[in-house]
Amino acid sequence: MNIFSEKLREKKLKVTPQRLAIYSYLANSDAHPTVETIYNDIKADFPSMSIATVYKTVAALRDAGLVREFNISEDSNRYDAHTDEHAHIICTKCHCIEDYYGGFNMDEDIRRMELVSGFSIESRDMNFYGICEKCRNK
Amino acid sequence: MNIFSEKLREKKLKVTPQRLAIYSYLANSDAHPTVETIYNDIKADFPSMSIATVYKTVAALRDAGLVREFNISEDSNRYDAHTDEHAHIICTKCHCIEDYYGGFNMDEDIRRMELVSGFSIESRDMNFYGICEKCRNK
DNA sequence: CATTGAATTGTAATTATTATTAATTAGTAA
DNA sequence: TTACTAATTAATAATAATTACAATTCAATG
Repeated sequence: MNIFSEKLREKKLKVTPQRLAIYSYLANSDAHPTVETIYNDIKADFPSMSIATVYKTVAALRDAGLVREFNISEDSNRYDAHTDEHAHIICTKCHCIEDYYGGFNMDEDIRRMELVSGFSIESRDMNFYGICEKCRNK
Repeated sequence: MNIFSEKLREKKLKVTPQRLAIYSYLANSDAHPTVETIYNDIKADFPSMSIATVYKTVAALRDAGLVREFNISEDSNRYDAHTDEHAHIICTKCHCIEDYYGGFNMDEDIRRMELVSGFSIESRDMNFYGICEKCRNK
């Protein structure tokens, strides 16, 4: 039995061909695609699929914690099936996005923030903007 | 002379009543409003204003560095005229957004990230998600 | 297997955003 | 001031993003 089917079932999500396609596509990508991109890339295999299904599916996967949704001040959200805590670095010239899995020493800071704000923090979304190596060498 | 006119002029943006209204509205708000909200709140004073003008204006202000644009995985972007570096804390229950101006001790971490990634980092966008005090006490 | 009900899908509608255009307005320099 | 130029505005149209809803499909149960 497929590992992705497994994970969907674990989360009580029905296993449908469309979901499997979208989830495995995301899991095998490190491009942080938008709904539009996912749809275009999968359409070949599922000509009948609607883009509405992609919207619904990524929302379901997000709610189940199987994908991360984030936004870098663009029109549309981006999706990422690599859910272990990591930051994104975005080049303001070529708009490429790089994952950064190195940690941050901010437990202390966050504890202070919880104290000051009264929130209990559960997750975070950190996007860094700058110039990538390629663009700098031009 | 109005401080907001001043700032617009500094950035070579023509000072129009609409711009002044939108910019000062944002500067006096800590609600991180969307275009829709800005439009609705200002309409009373400018009944003839088009929502397209609000879109154009916030984009101009954003390009000039006078407002920050950000998105917390919603349909529409949010805007904030408080441009000094600060994080946002978002309640996943009531969806309220709080500003946090306390700093983070992450210079060291960022330097390492620059080294590892090859990027030169210029700015960042940090959103923390959790439960606010009010929601927790329910 | 066949039945059933809830979850999921695709079509169609809605909402958000951008482009276009003609008219108006701000800023500059005579 | 006045006249000029380029930027900005409002209205409208066009496009893009997202959601609602009726039809269909999945999987649980007998």
